[in-house]
Amino acid sequence: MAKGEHTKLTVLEAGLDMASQLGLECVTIGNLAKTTNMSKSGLFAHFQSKENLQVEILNYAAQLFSEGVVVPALKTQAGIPRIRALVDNWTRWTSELKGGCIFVSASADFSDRPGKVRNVLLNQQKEWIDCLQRIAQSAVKAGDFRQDIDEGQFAFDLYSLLLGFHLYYNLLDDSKIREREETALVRLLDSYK
Amino acid sequence: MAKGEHTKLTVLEAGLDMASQLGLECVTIGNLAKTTNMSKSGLFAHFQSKENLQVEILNYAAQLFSEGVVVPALKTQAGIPRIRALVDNWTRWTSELKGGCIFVSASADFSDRPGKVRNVLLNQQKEWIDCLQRIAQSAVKAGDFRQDIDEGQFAFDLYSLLLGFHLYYNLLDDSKIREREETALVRLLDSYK
DNA sequence: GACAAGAACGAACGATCGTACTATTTTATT
DNA sequence: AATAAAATAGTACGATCGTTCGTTCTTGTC
Repeated sequence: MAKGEHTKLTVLEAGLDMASQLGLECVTIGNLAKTTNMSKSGLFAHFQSKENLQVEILNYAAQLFSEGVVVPALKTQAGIPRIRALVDNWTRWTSELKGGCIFVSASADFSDRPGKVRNVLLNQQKEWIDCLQRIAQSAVKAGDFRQDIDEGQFAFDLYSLLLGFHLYYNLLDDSKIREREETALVRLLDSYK
Repeated sequence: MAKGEHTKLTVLEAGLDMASQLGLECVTIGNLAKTTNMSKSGLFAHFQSKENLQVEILNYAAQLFSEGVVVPALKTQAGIPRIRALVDNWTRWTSELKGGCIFVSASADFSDRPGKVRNVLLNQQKEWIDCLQRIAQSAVKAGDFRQDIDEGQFAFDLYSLLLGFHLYYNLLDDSKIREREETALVRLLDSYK
């Protein structure tokens, strides 16, 4: 009971690492078994297919993401402070994983690959964007944003900024990227005040 | 002489399609041979390794990108019209390829995978960002942007916007995405005037 | 300590991967 | 038409892919 769950978590942790670095499609059962010192078949038994493994990696990542990025942000004061906390948390999240945010790379990989994995990913991304929208609305309520903003537009603007950071940080490793992110964020926030 | 080059182009065209849809790492010599009605070995002879094939696909894509996005933009009037042309061309480019822009997905996939492919991709992305910076400078010269702008920041801002469009368009297929892009672009351009 | 359930293993499967070699066909040049 | 060169095909290789199956080891319960 407890044993199985424990090793499964170990596998998912290694799988998330591997997926962040190489992409979700390149997570191989053989490689994953090697890095976790398990047999292929022993590992495979925990999932019933590679597709399930991919889905479970995504769900595991979503759980970590929620705990590490979203929930702590929701605990800070509504409005701009909350938005800043979210951005900080997201930046830390994507910096800690080697290879960047799994959702970003998976979104690029699975946008045209129908199946369970794509469906899960799509729902996760929709939920994330919903989260951004709700946070914008709470900023309106808090008086930090003006009344007539388009929260869908805000979510797009902010997510775009994060995606830009992601590429600059992971591929180009631009030394000025943190200032760039800050500059863009200030301008973005100002335009919604 | 001419024959070989012709079939090579056919292969690269199919390879670009496949890479856009499935990711550069999932372009398989076997699959590519199947879709082009060639033998694996006959196809393989044109490239000398899979790595070279990936590099040549990237270079082929860069050529198309230059011809279809950059060059026509440079032919239009410097300043905001040129920037708008670039954005329009980029949007068309990324919409025409099934699965989105190969450079975006490859950037996510190869950011942590050292080798020839990553090096080529990195240089291409640097060149693209350089291009954005030069276009910003020409907008300064043309009087559309104020004198003291940070063109590196502008490149980051604009590329972020395009990346946001890319994700919304390909994964989420948001119906409002074109308006969102336009809204964000107007605000971006205004902030540099 | 017996026993059932759960967890992990070993071996093997057909398929496909990238790559190497050798033949055969097609093309261009004389 | 002959011939050299280029282009393509055929076959085979070791490795690895995802998956199945039967066996062994480990665990908790009575």
